[in-house]
Amino acid sequence: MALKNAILAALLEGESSGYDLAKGFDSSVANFWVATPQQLYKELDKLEADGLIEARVVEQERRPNKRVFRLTPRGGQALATFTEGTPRPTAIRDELLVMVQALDAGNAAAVRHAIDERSTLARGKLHRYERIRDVLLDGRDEDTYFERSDRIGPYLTLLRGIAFEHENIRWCTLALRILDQRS
Amino acid sequence: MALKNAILAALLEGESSGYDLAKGFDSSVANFWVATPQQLYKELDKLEADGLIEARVVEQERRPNKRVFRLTPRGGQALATFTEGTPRPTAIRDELLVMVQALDAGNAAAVRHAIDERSTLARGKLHRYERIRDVLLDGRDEDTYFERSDRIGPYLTLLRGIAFEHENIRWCTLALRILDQRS
DNA sequence: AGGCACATGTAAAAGGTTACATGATTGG
DNA sequence: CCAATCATGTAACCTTTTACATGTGCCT
Repeated sequence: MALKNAILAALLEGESSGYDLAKGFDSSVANFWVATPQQLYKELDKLEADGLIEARVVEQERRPNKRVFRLTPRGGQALATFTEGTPRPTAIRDELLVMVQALDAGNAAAVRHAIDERSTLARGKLHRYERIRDVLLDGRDEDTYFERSDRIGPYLTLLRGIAFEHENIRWCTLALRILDQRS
Repeated sequence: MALKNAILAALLEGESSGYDLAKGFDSSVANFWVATPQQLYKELDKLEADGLIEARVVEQERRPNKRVFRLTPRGGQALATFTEGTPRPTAIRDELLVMVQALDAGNAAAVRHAIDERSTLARGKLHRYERIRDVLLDGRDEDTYFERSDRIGPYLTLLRGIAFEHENIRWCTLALRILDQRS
């Protein structure tokens, strides 16, 4: 019910194919929504059938053809209506934290390893987000950006993602230190 | 598949009923897992059938009877085995951030209001988490706690929750300021 | 009198994950 | 030559959400 809105919001950035979205949901939008290619292809078909997006087939040489989607006026309207609703509280589901909760009754070395890997992952994401930020800012500083740009939404969500990964890294570092002290 | 582990981990704190867990999943464990009462009752039945937890009926006067669950040795074993696996990357799904992403094409006043409500919610959660922290610390400082306690898992996950809500509040404050500057 | 807390469930519908399926091109 | 990238999908299964269902006691 809300993957729909995530896709419509992603298409505000411009038209893209299912494949592009699958990659996009892996980078900047992944901040606040995750989706597999299978989900996306299915939902795109549905949105097209409902007239909220429309497809254009791009024929390519040496590459499979692709269907490129863009918002229709009705799609834009649907998205605007969505912004007037009440968002449901966030559903967080993090298996790593379940493992940490069970740490004292489980395998501390294995959990330590999982935290270490999460830390690496977070560093990678942070790095990618910060590159996207540089592209958005395009040399301007943040205040200037906020005054001049007419697309502040994506920048604000990106900031949330950056802060999240920062906190992830801080927490992983602390947890690793504590675990090492105790072993 | 992993609500199971969240329940087992929650039962490490001691026995509790479905109703207790439903409340618990609303406070401290809600950090990293959300579940409705319906999910919990169903999963508890299944865990009992699988012999990972066992129930004890507590007869009450003036109150409906309740079934109180505790981990069995096999349940503890299952949890320990779980801590040795690889956690899947976190699935975040936040409708508020989808709204913010669509901000520039939607109703800015409505989104502003939604951010404001999220901010209030985050303050409430932070406050509750910090009370739980006080209970866990029981007057000791953090370093002492980490040295002395043999249950550091719940404290570490709680710290993650506190940091998360802190960041939420910071971000909401920033977003509100930017929105107000522009209107 | 009305609403909340206690206490537990069933059933249908929606949403998400995993496995399977295909096939060309590019880079190391 | 092998792996990754481009590009799209189907089908089965599992998980989650939502609506419905019931009944007592306590507090204001």
